Amino acid sequence: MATPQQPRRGDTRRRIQDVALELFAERGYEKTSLREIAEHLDVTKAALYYHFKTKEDILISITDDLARPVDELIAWAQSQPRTLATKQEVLRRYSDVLWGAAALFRFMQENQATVRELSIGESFRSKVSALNGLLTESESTLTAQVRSCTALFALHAGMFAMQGIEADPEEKRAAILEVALDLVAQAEAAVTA
Amino acid sequence: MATPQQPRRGDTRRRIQDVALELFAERGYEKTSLREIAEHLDVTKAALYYHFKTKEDILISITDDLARPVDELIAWAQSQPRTLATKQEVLRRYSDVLWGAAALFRFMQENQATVRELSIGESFRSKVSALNGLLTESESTLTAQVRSCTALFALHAGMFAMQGIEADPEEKRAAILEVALDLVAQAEAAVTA
Amino acid sequence: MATPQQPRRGDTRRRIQDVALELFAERGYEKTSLREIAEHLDVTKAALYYHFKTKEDILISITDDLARPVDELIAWAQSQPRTLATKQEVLRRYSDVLWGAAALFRFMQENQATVRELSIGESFRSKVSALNGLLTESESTLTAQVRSCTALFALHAGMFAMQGIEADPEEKRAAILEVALDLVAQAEAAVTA
Amino acid sequence: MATPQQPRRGDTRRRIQDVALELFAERGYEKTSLREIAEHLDVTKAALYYHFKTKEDILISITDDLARPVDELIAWAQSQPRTLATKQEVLRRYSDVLWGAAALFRFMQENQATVRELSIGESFRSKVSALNGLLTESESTLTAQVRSCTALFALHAGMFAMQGIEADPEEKRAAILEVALDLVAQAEAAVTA
DNA sequence: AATGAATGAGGATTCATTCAT
DNA sequence: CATGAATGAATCCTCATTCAT
Repeated sequence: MATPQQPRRGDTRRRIQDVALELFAERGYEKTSLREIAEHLDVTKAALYYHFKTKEDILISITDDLARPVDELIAWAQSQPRTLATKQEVLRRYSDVLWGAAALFRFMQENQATVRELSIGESFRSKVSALNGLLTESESTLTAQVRSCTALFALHAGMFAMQGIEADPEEKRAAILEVALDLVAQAEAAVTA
Repeated sequence: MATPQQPRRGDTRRRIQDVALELFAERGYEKTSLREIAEHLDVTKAALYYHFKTKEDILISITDDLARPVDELIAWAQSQPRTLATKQEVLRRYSDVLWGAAALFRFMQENQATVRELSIGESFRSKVSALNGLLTESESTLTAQVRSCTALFALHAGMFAMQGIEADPEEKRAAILEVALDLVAQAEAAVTA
Repeated sequence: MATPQQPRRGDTRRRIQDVALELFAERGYEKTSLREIAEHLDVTKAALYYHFKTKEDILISITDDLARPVDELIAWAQSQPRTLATKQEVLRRYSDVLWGAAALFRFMQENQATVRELSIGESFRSKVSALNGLLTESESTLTAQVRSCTALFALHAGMFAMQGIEADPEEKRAAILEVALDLVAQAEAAVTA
Repeated sequence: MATPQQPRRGDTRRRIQDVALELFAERGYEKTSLREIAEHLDVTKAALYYHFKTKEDILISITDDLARPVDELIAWAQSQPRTLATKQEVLRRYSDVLWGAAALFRFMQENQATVRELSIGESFRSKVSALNGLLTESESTLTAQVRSCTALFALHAGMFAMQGIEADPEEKRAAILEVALDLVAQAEAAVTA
C-alpha cells in the first residue's frame, strides 16, 4: 500500500493548477509569477514547463476543467422549453456551478481587463452571453431584459462583493438566489402581461 | 490668436492622466507600461516622472480627481433622512457619477485584483461599502438587504457588462436605473410591511 | 582531457564574485554597474540574478567568504591571555589576513561612505571595533589607547596609502608590521610602568 | 535695518556648498543627488546650475575653498629647514587644518574610490604626497619612513575612526597629535643615530 | 519527471543636465 | 536669480521562456 506520506506522485499537474489558481485569484494573473508558483510547490520553474507550454496554458487548462459545467448547463438549457421554470432552474444550477468553482469565477471577475486579452476571455464572454440569451427574450421590454441580466450579475456579485452583509454563507447564498429568481419572474411577468 | 498648433502648454499633467486612464481601462493597469503612455503623448518616460512620483501616483491622482463626487454623494446622503426617497435619489445621483467618470469605474471594476493591492483599493472599497450602508437597513430581512445591494451592483454592471442588450445608451441607462430603483423599493416594502 | 577551452562550468558564481570584487575595488561600488560585470564575464545581466538576489548580495557573499578569517582571528584572540605577546600576534595575523584579501579590504577602506549604508557596514565596523578592543586596555592612558588604535590603522593604511614609499612590497609590509608592533609595545609599556 | 529674518540673499552659492558637503560626507558623493541638495535648500535643481556648471563643480569649488590651507601649509614648510621642529610644526598645523574642515576631509577619506575618478582626486593625492615628502627623508630607514607616514595617517584616522575611544574630543585630539609627534621624533632619531 | 543555468525583452525608476522664460 | 518642463542615458531588477542534461 504505497506511502501516503509522500508528496504524491503524478498529480503534480493538478497541484500546479491548484496553486496557480489560488495565487491568480489572490494576487491577480499578472502579478503572479511562475517563480512564485514554483516556490509554493517547492519545484523549479522549469518543472512547470514540463507540464504546461506557457503561463497562459496553465490558466487555460484550469478553465477547461472548471468551466465545463457551464457549457453543460447551457447545453441542457437549450434543450428545454423557454419557460420561467427553465430560467429559474438555470439560475439555480448556475448558482451551484459558481459556488463549486468559486476561486475561478472570482478570478474571472476580478481580472477582466487581463482576461480580455487572453484566449479564454472570448470563450468566457460568450458563455455569459449565452446564459444571458437563455434568460432574456429579445422582444420584451428593455426593463425586463435588464432585470434578467441583473439576475445573473446578482449571482456573480453575490460571491464576493456582498461581504458587507453578515450572515451564514448558505443563507446568504439562498437569499441571493431568491432575489435572482424573483428578478426573472418579474421580467417574465412583464412579457406575459 | 486662439489655440495654436501645439496643444501642449502646462496641460501635460492632465494629458498624462487622460491617456493613462484610457490605457489603464483598455489594457489593464499592469499591462500598461509607462513607455506606452509616454509614446502616446510623444514625450519621454522621464517626463512622466516630472509630473508624478510613481506609476501608482498617476492612478491615485486620477482617482482623487474623479472619485470626489462619490464622497460628496455620501456626505449628502448622510445629511438626509433614511427614507426610500433618499435612497432612490442616491441611486439616481450615483448613476450620474458612474456615467460621468465611466472610464475610471470601468477600470476599477475590471482590475479589482490589481487595485486591491494598491492604496486606492481600500478607499474605493470603503466608498462602495458606505453607499451600501446608506441603502441597507441592517435590521431588515436578509433578502431585503441583498436586494439593496443588488441595486448598486446593477448600476455597476450596467455600465459595461450589459452590452448584450442592444438599445440606445441613454434608454438603457434609464432602464437600469429603473430596475435599481425598483429593487430598493421592494427592499423597503419588506421592512414597512 | 584536462580543462577544455571554456573555463565556464559551475564556476560562474565564483567568477562573478571575482570580477565584481575587482571592479568594486577599482571603480567603486556605485560606479560599477551590473552591466559592466556581466560584460566582463560575457554573460547577461539576468545571469547575475540567477546566482545572486541583488547587487548588494554579491558584495555580501564576497564578504562572507573573505572576512571569515577576521572572525576566526577575533575568536582566537579572545581565548588567549591579554598579554603583549598576544596583541603582537594579533597584529601579525591581521597583517596576513589583510594582505590575503587585499582587494576586499581596499574596497572597504575606499568605499566607507557607501559601505556604511549597506548591511555589511555594521558587521565590518564591529569587527574592527572588536580587534581594537583586543589591543586596547580601557584603563590605560589616552595616549596609550591612541597608540594601539594607530597600530591597527597603520596596517590598513599600509596596504594602499603608502605608495609614496618605494620599496620591495614584502619589505615594506614587514616595516609596517614592525612599526605597528612597536606601537602596541609602547602602549603596553605605559601601562606597566 | 535690513531684514535678517529673510533666508539671506546672495549667499545661495555658499549655502549650496554647505549643504552639498554635509550630504556628500553623510551619504557619499554618488548617493547624494542634486535633487536632494536642492530639496534641502528649498530651491530648484535648475538653481544649482545657475551657480555651478556641474555636480563635480560643486565639489571642486568646496575643495578649492577648504583645501587652500593645505597648500599654504606645504608652501610654508618648503620655506623652512627640514628639521624635526619643522616637521612637528607641520603636524601641529595639519591637525588644525584637518579639524577646521573636518567634513571635507572625512568626505575625502570615505569616498576615495569615487574621488579617484574625479579631477580633485589627483590634486588631493598630490597634496598628501607633498606633505609626506616633507616629513620623510628618502635616505632614511624603511621603518623610519613608515613611521613618518603613519604619523600623518594617525591624524587622518583620528578624525573619525577612533570613535571607540571615549574621551573629551579636544583631549583625544591632543593625544593623537602627541602620538604623531612622537612617531616623527622616532623616525628622526633613527636617521640621526 | 525534473533541474540548473541562462537569455532577451522589458519593467519602473533615477540621474545629471539643458533651456526657454 | 531662478523656475518649470523636459530629455537621454543609465540604473537595478523581474519575467516568461528555453534547453542540455
